[in-house]
Amino acid sequence: MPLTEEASLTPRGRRTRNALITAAAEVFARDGFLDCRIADIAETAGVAHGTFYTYFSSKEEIFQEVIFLVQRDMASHDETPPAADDQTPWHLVETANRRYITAYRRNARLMATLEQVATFNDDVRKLRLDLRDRFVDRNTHAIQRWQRAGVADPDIDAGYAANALGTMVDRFAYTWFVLGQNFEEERAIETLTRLWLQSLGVDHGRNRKKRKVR
Amino acid sequence: MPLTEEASLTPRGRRTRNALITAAAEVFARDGFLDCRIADIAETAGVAHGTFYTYFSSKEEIFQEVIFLVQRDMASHDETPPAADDQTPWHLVETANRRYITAYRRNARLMATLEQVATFNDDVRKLRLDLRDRFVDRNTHAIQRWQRAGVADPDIDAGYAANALGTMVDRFAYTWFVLGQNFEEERAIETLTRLWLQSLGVDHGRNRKKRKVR
Amino acid sequence: MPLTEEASLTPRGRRTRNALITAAAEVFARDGFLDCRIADIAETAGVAHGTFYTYFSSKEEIFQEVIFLVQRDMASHDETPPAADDQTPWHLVETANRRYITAYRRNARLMATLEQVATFNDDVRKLRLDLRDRFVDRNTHAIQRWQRAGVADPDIDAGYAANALGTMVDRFAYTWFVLGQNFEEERAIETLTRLWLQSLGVDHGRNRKKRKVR
Amino acid sequence: MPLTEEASLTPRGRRTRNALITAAAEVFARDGFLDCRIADIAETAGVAHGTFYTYFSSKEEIFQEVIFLVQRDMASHDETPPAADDQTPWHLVETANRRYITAYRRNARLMATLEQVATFNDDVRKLRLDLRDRFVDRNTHAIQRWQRAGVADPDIDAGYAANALGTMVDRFAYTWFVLGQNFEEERAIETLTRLWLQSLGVDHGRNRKKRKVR
DNA sequence: GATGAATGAGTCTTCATTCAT
DNA sequence: CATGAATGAAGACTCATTCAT
Repeated sequence: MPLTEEASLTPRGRRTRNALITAAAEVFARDGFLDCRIADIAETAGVAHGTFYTYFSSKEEIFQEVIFLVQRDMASHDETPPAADDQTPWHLVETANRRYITAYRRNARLMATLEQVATFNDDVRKLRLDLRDRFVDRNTHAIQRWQRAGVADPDIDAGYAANALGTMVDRFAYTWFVLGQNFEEERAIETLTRLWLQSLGVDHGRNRKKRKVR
Repeated sequence: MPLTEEASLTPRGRRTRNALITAAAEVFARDGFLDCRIADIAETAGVAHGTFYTYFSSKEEIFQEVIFLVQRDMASHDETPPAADDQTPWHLVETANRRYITAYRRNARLMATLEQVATFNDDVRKLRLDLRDRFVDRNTHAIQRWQRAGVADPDIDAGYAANALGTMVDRFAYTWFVLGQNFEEERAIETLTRLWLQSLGVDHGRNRKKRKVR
Repeated sequence: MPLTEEASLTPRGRRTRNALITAAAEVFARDGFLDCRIADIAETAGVAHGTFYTYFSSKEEIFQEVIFLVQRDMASHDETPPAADDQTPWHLVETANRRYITAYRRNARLMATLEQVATFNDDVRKLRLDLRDRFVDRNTHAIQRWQRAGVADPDIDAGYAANALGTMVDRFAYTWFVLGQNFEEERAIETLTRLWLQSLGVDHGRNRKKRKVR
Repeated sequence: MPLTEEASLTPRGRRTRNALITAAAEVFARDGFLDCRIADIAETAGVAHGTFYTYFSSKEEIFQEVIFLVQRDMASHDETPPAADDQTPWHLVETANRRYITAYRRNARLMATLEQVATFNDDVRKLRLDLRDRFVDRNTHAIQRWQRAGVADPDIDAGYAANALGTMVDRFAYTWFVLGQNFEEERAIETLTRLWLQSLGVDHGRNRKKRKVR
């Protein structure tokens, strides 16, 4: 629970608090969590070292605020529904993948830091899982819809598949933008989309030629 | 490069060095990398704290030795070829997945630590990528073989797919055994196998009923 | 370059910084550089041991500050010009020697420490050489003036002589006050002055009887 | 008192002991005293680390052995009397200076180490003073002889002068070969010789022209 | 004698956190 | 509220010295 809720602050306090969060985002992105010192954040924010503790009680706490911003950014770009005139599975999945990849690239340094902190801090690990769950749930429902519609393989456990496929895209982005593996964007998105749909048995009509299914 | 090569040691030295590695594995698994002090390792190994530095020059260095053991363990269980009388794609992929999942479960705590260290140590990050690459390469070749044999979708980029699908299984295991998401083993392995094969367009004959492919 | 410039400090900080320098001077004088621990300096200054690092990043750095004080002390007593009514070479050289000897005695323990550090630290060695050079340059110019005035032997290389004679006085003081060789002050100063002047062929009119110069 | 006198050793022991001293000389010259570890000496000598303590009980002790060799080298070159057919003061002093300078250059790195150790070790400081005293005594006697012969200024205290002038040559060499001040050999030796003799009022007949002595 | 592994005392250094102004 | 100096717990690391083989 934050020391000082944003709501209860004077305008000046609010300004300082925001400056600290902005500075923290910058420093966390640049140095990671472990190599970032409270002093660095305060200095970057242009406030005294001790001022930090007026608003946050630990590095972990301000980190959660930063991650909150990242989540919002990741989510915001995912909300606009895709154009109503193309609701084919391919278009839906491709759009989702493209958005996720784009958002990940934009937040890569902080996502890397998030993964770092999630390896040793339980609160952040939980945050990470919650973030995941939201994506997984939505995917689970989408898959179930497709299954009910007879479009997707009914033999597949929708929850397990949503977990696996969500993880696939997420970690593909991590490997790409954080670990530095080199991928070409269009090919990556197309492959991910293809795997998504085909793995669920969804016909997407993108194969160059029909292969015989024995 | 290790401070003291195993080869150049007297039996007594080798014993101590191994005791340190074993102790390190235990402590790293229990506490993670960050919360483990050199003193803990030495104490667990039953040697004086300075003795550590006779064999290793840093926590990172002994960690690489521990990871080497983990890798060997992970790899060893992956080498036995599956029974020759059942070389169907399903059997091959399912066996590989089951082995990976089993090995991951066995080494989960150290795999978690590996992921942790890979977030801030470049040597270990490289190690992690190398380990990945080996799996990915093998999968790439398998997929290409299937493509040439007309069994797998030729429109898919084998390398990208191997990356994505390898990542999927690996991260599924991480979510399961490290983050603590609850999965049921048979269902998990079956789902992963199914996703693997179907995503590549490989017919596996496991569907309860044939669906029409429009 | 100091960690924290004196100018950028609050009065309180300046006080603490000065207390540390004063304490360091005391401890360095008492124990030498090698046998002095950072903790000793902090304790003598009456501050916590971490406070040292607020102002200095190493023993070497605070040592340079201490030496700066010593240099200022050594130089300050050398600046007042000798009485205008006695500008004979003898008076000039004797005054300079007496002042140097007196200043050296006053700072003997720290000069000893300076010599100690100069044997292994390049920055301090450089400081030492710079300090030397200033004296040597001045002496070189004095000798050259005397040579132009026909008072000093023109066959002597003024620079080499200034080096040698400066070194002679400096090291004589070291032998006396640091190594503990026993000398009687008036006799020492007179002898050094006599050697200085006679070596340069300057007539000083102090010989009890004129000897024939063959 | 050495742990193991050379005399009481088996041939094998003597060999090992000498190897250690030779190695120590090499390492001390290269790294100085402070930066040299017992392990370095043992390794350079090609013996086990522990073997060192069979022969010496400390770094200081083996250092004294090394210095003993240096002293012998410095002294040995000083003993041959100069050619009997030129016993002029100039020749005598110049020969002595040249030999000292030459010997110093040859042993510069170890002389530097000697000065280093003399700043914190009392035994070695004493050694250093003893070494000095021998030179000073000889010079004192030479000066007194010249004074009795009416060749040198009788108003000068021979002991003080010997100290000062000995120091001058010694420290000039230190500045040259250890601190790295650049000097030209012939000019240096000539200047030192000239200063020596003129300071004592010894006529050497080397001036290009007689100056009027007022 | 030789070996080299084991020991642990001794210091340094960082930085989150507190608190007087 | 802001400041920034002060604190001290925590851990890393070195290396002279000992000692069992």
